[in-house]
Amino acid sequence: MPRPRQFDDHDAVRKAIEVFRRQGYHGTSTRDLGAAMGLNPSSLYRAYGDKHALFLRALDSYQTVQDEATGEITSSSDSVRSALRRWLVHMITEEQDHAWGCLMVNTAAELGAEDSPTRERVHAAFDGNVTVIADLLEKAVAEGEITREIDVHGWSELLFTTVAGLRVRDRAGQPLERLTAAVDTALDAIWGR
Amino acid sequence: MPRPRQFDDHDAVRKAIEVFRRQGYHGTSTRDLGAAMGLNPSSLYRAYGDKHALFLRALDSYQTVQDEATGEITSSSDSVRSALRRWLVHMITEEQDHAWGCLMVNTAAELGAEDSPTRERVHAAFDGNVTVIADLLEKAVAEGEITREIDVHGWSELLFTTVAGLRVRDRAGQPLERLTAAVDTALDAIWGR
DNA sequence: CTTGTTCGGGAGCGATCGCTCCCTATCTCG
DNA sequence: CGAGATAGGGAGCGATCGCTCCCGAACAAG
Repeated sequence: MPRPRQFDDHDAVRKAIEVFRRQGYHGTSTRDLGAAMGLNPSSLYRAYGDKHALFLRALDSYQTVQDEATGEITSSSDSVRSALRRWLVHMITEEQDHAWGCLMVNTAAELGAEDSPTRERVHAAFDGNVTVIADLLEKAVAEGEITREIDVHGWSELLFTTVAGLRVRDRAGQPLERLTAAVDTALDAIWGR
Repeated sequence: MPRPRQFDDHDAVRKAIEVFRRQGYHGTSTRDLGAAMGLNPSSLYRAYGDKHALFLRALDSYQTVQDEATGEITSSSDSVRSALRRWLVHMITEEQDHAWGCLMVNTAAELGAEDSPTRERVHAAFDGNVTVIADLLEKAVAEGEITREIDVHGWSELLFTTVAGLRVRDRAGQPLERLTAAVDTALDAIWGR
């Protein structure tokens, strides 16, 4: 019965993610969003509610894409070490030209823990990454890649903390070589040089 | 000749730092700043220029205080390991009640590398911390605390990346125990358990 | 085709933004 | 004390903020 919308929801949210990543939540106006998404104010508000709701929508969509990429990268058939390295380096090289950082990390730093729905999504994303790392380390132990005993819990926390730090430093414009040096030092500490 | 100002510059900037840490740059209005600093708009603008200049002033003052605290903590007479641990834990426990994160890390995540004067200050602060860590590790090697060979450059990058990640996770509201687990795993990797 | 519903477009709401001006008060110095 | 200069206070500037309303257009169902 209704007239169908003339814009693609998925593309529009992708554009919103892009703007929020670059400019942050408070640095992005609804006019910025409308311009990037190709929507006038009324269409934007009818389709997505308000700015905050669209932001949550962007967080969810962003994390879905992130999780898919994580799954593809970490489910390869070669060694856990190389899969983990590929994943860690991917975190700081997914965008070729611009370093926009991670929307979840940027959001955590900008908004902190004040806003509940935001905090929940940030925690879910962070804890999901810790679990991915823990699963990889367990797999490395099971497959005999790591010979000596390893504190999987401690290393999962440390490696994820490293991921968060890498994405901040990447966004700050620090050179890739220094960030990969950190990555390789961590991997050397687990697997040996 | 002129009438002296009735507010304390140092205290006022400290208040500005507090607000910027909590709310970020774009999330803070000049009225927020004026209210926190006890200044009406005209006094604020005459004394500090505009919002951006006050922000740079806050960044500089913040880093000065941070560097002083770092010097005090890391120049103790006991082992390098315990000094380094105290410093790392201090990063996530300096505020008792609220987790406002690090102004430099928050700024890096919110504003990225777009604004030059901001980026320069963030880089100076980051690189200063990397140097502090490198000096501590060199000292540990020199004093025989670390027996096996260690890649000081790689570990400096990794430990500072960890610091950045810790402060993001702290601001996001993640529990202290998980963050200290990351810290201790890193220290164990260098010094042994 | 008619009807019903949502669409895209645009004007514009009240509130707040960063910031400036003007006025008087208060201080230092000759 | 008089002169000079900057202080604090407050009104308010134009611009932009998040958001709403109204409009004719476009499409699905009967």
